[in-house]
Amino acid sequence: MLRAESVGQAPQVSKVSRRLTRPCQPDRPGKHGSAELATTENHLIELLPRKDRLHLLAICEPVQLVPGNVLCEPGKATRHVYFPIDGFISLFTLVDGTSALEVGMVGREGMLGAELALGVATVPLHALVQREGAAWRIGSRAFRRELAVNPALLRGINRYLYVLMAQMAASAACLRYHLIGPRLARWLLMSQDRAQSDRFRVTHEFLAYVLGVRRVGITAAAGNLQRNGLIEYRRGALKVLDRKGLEAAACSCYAEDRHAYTQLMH
Amino acid sequence: MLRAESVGQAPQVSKVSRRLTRPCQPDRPGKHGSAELATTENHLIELLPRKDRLHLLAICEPVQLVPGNVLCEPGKATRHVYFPIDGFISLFTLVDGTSALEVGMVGREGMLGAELALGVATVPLHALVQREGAAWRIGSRAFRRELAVNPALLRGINRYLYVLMAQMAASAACLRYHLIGPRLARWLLMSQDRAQSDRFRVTHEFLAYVLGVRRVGITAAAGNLQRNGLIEYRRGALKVLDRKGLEAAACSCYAEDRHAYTQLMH
DNA sequence: GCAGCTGTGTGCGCTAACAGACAGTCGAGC
DNA sequence: GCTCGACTGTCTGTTAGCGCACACAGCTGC
Repeated sequence: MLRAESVGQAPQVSKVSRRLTRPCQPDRPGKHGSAELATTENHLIELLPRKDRLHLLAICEPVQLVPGNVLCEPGKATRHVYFPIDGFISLFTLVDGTSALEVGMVGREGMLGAELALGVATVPLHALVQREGAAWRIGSRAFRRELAVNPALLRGINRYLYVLMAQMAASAACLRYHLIGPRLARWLLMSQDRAQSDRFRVTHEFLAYVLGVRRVGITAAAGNLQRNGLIEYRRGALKVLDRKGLEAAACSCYAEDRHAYTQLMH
Repeated sequence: MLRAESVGQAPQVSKVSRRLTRPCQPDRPGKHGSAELATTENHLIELLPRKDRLHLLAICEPVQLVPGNVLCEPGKATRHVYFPIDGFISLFTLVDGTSALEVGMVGREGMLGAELALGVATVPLHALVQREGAAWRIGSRAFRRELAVNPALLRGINRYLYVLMAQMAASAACLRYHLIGPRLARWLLMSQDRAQSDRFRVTHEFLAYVLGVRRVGITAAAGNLQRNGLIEYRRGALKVLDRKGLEAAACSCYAEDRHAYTQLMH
């Protein structure tokens, strides 16, 4: 079992064990400065009317998400919200102090800290940066002020909260009824969508942690996917070879997630 | 496997198979008319300032929840919201058309239809009345109008949405890591809280449906609880004998749920 | 009193996933 | 080039839960 000890606690950003930090960096680290941010944008921000978007961006600061950083922890107040652009963040529940499970993923389609729109400033989850990339960041106080004067933003975030909730409900059932193989395929597709790349660094051990299974279970499932020519991996470097095939191998939850998202957010 | 065919479709209220309808009626049916509603109240309503409470209650109509009725279905628009008083409602996800899983429970501590506060008028869940009892009902249009003029109500519902979300995340982990016995104990406690009674009618088969396991799994787990003197049951009539003992037998999720709820809603 | 249904208890064989352990292999760093 | 740590593959034995099947017991209605 992986113990996620906290080391190197930076101001409100802690790190988990290096074992878990390593995996999900991009295969070839991209260089994203604030100059590049305009070319690709977070969807929640993109969907705002121009005026509201500019109003929001005026209080955003560009930051780089660093894999392994923990952006929020249960019980600790939300200090910043994040709108990822090309990195992504995983949300984990801890249970009984030892076991963990990914219950959500936040990439450019969403945001971290949406609970502020519900008037609550904590989340009972760990938010772990998985993939390096650019993001917008806003202090939670400024964000609350913005919510009060930017109804389009609130509307978008409310819808996003709904989508997140739907996803969590569906994930619970997925967890119960679907085998490791299809779940793994689904996870890879979701990551690929958020990373916008067909390659990323991730070990079997980390995948096991995310899906709440043993490493050997991942080794077996990933081996199958590789034998079928859907993916290729070598010591933590994973590449998606056949996206269509992977979609066919994934459980129905992947298609349903996408459907729910496009239905509600567009 | 239980098939949940729809029979006896009343206006916007369908029924599921009688098998599932039967179980969760109170052991001795209570008689709750609107006259009695004032004595015990839904918590969300109770927490409102007097003025706001009266404003809301003015558009509420008292209804009786009928076990087996389906109050909402995925894809269908939310026509009414419900504030249970002594009945309760279960939320189910369906997966792959056949399997189901309870992902939430709505009793006097919450409401059905809170998604309207997020600006969405559907839920990807089945809402099945489990236990007979009184509730307040409001048409969704009137409810939206009320939300716009009753900020205390919106605040309360937003917090409730947050609690529901936290519960769903925790339930996913519970599902993955906890055995049937403790999960069953937890479910019984949650039901007891919402039903406010130590007895209810529920069959092994129904419990299996709710927890997403086989009936025999429930038979074994319930047998253990009974042998240990925690509960007593006979052909669908279940009674909690030793609440403290049941709490000890339940997984940690029960205590955490309560904790999250009291922290945020009081 | 009997028939028929519903609910509960048990059996058997099977599978996915678990726990623990270890060997082989690749690659970064010295 | 070599070492050491990280990553992957594989093995053994165990277990919770599954599917299926059947026996039996209590309740309901005729």
